[in-house]
Amino acid sequence: MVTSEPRNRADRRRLRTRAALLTAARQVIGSQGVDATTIQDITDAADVAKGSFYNHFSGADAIVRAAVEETLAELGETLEVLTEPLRDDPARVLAVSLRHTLRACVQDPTLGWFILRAGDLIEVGDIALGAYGRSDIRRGLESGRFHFDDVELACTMIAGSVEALVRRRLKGELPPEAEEALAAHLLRLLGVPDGDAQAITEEELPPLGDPRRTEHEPGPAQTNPDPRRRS
Amino acid sequence: MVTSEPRNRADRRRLRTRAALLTAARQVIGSQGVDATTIQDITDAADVAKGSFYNHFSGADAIVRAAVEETLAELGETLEVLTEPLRDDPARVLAVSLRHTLRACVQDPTLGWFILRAGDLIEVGDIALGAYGRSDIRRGLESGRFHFDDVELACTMIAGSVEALVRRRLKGELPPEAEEALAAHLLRLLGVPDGDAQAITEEELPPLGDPRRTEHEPGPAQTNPDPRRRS
DNA sequence: GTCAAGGCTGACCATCTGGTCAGTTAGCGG
DNA sequence: CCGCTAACTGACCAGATGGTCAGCCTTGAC
Repeated sequence: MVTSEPRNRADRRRLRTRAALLTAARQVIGSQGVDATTIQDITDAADVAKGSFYNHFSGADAIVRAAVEETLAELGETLEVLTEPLRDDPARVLAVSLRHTLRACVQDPTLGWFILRAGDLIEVGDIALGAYGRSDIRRGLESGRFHFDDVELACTMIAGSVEALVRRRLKGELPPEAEEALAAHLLRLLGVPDGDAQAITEEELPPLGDPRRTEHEPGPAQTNPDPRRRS
Repeated sequence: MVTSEPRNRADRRRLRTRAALLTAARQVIGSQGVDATTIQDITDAADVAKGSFYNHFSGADAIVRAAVEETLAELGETLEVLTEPLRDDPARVLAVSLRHTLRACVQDPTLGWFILRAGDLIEVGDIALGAYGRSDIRRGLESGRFHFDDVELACTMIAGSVEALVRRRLKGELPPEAEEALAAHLLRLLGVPDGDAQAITEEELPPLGDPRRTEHEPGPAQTNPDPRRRS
């Protein structure tokens, strides 16, 4: 996002409204799920009149798509920056991608729940596979760093495990250590030697927040009220 | 289910209506998701008047709960029968539970999609853990058949992988062999020796259909039309 | 200070959905 | 054949939801 700095106050106002709607959408969808979310829920949470909504988005679908795209772009960018220096070791790339994604979702429950409940458009598991998606896994197999017979099955197991873990971490059913433990187990599953897997997943992870420009404030780690509603 | 045989024609009619509603509910929820399913969708699919719905269920929640309970009971019963003779080897119990659940969901897409889209009340992953849930895994750890440091993490990985696999199998993104392959990988993950895992997951699985009374017809393996709808 | 442009507002409308109920029909006992 | 009970039916109602629009307010140019 960040499309060419807003020139004047009017533009900034417009952007503020749009941002308020997107933030509200993420928040509401995160706590109720996409299907249960009405446009009024969003405008109420954004403290914006209903009519304004249609100045920015053509309907519910559009705002969901926009919110998802923004979220994906942000996470993807961060992962790319984070893993770029590690590209010569697929195992490290995967470990960092997994751990960063897990941590980001858990430390900002609004983000985590939004991804979990935003529908088919976005999946934590796929994000956690890293900026290069399954191509990183494929490279690892070709280079002999990984040993596994079926790329697709590997990706399925990784993605599924990640999603399940995020959900249970957000529900408070698993301790923080489970994140590193999961990453280590997944590396082992891919045939990375035990010691390596352990060592790699114990490496320091850069602190959260956009890794390049630190001007961006971290954003309060909101807690997420109870889910569901409606009938 | 099967609560004391229906005595007369009137009773049978009532049961038929109820069953039609439940079947319709499973079918509609499977293709649209719970939240997008209206009561009229269900009564239309069941070819029953709207008012009749409330003769049997107090509302949408009630029919979903009933459908879920029935489904869980049926699958649970089958798993129990299937694994009872294997109880002295937790690895075999788990393998059969996993494979049967996967197969049942994939061969009857209506069932599979229903479970995937019925909401938080039912999760394939938990079903696949077997009739005894995680207690089977725990037994395996205690008896030394499994080696893993964290039961909850193990269950999370298993449940997550299973759910992801069922979804992708139903979408046709993975070949049938992936089911056995997943089971084998999960056993290895739990520390079962490579050869054992391979052998156990290659054992014959009894044919589908209720393993005891074969009077029950198998039910046509309906295909499932495209999901989503609304907005 | 004045004015035009564009964003914001909330009342308003059409539609849909959950839920009700008076009336109809099927089945059973006599 | 008759009458009673219980299930079934579908028109109907109230509330919620998506989407529109005429008017208001903020901003920036002059």
